[in-house]
Amino acid sequence: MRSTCPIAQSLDILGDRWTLLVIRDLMFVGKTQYGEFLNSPEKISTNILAERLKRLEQAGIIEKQAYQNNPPRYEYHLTQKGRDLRPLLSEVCKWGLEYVEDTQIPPSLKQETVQKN
Amino acid sequence: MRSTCPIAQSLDILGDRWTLLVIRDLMFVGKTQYGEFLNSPEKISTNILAERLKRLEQAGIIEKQAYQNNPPRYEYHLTQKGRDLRPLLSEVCKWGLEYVEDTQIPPSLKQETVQKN
DNA sequence: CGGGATCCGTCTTGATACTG
DNA sequence: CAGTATCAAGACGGATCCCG
Repeated sequence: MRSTCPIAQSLDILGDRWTLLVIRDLMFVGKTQYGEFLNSPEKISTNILAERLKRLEQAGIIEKQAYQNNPPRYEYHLTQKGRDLRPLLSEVCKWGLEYVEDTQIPPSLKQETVQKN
Repeated sequence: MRSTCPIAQSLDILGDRWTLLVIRDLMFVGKTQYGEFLNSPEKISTNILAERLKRLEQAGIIEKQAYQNNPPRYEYHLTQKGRDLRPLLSEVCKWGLEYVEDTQIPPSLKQETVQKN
C-alpha cells in the first residue's frame, strides 16, 4: 500500500510477472486446478504458484473449493472481483498483439479475449 | 520471452511493480523529467528509475530528448506504442477504484483516466 | 544542483528437492 | 499430485559518489 492512487494500489496486487498469468488461465483457458496452472507454457514454479494462489484468495480475487476429501483437492475459481479483471486482461492482450512481435492468440485463449470491447 | 501468448509477452515488459507507474506519470500526470518521477508519492529509488527508463526506451515505449546540452538534460516522452497503453492503464485504474479500498483519483490524475472508454 | 552510476544489505523470486 | 522446505539468484531501497 503505497498511496491512494488506484493504479498504484492495483499494481500492489497485480503488478508482478505471474499473477495475471494465473488469472488468464482461470479466465480464458478454463483452468481450475493446481496442476493445470503448472502445465502452462510459461512454466511457473510450484512455490510461486502456491504463493500467488494464496495471495489471490486473500485479495478476494479467487475462491478455493474442495471437490474431493481424500486426499483433499481444490478447485480455484474467480470471484466477481476477479471476473471484472476481464477488460484489463483484454487490453493487455490487445496491446501485446499489436506491439510485441511473434505474438499470436494461442488456441487455448478463447477469442472473446480480444473481441470483447 | 516465454511463449507466444500476447499476455505473457506484454507482461515480460510491463509486469513488475514500477514500470506502469512511470508510464502513469508520463501519461496522466504530465511528468517528463527524471526528478519529477522521483517525486511521485510511491518513492521509486534512483537506480530502479534509471533502469526502467532505459528498458522502456529500448522497448520503444518512451523516447529520450535532450532539451539542454550543458549539462546534458533529457525529457522523456511516450511514443505511439506507449500512448496506446492508455486503455490498459485506464482499466487498471477503474478496477482499482471499484475494488481496492481507500483509492481515490488523485488530483494529479486527469479525469480522462477513467472517463475514457 | 540535478541526472544518473555504483555499492551494499535486505527482501523477494525462482528452481529444485522433498513430503504427505 | 498438491503443496512445502531449502537455498541460490535476482530485485529492490538507500546512501553515496560522480560528472557536467
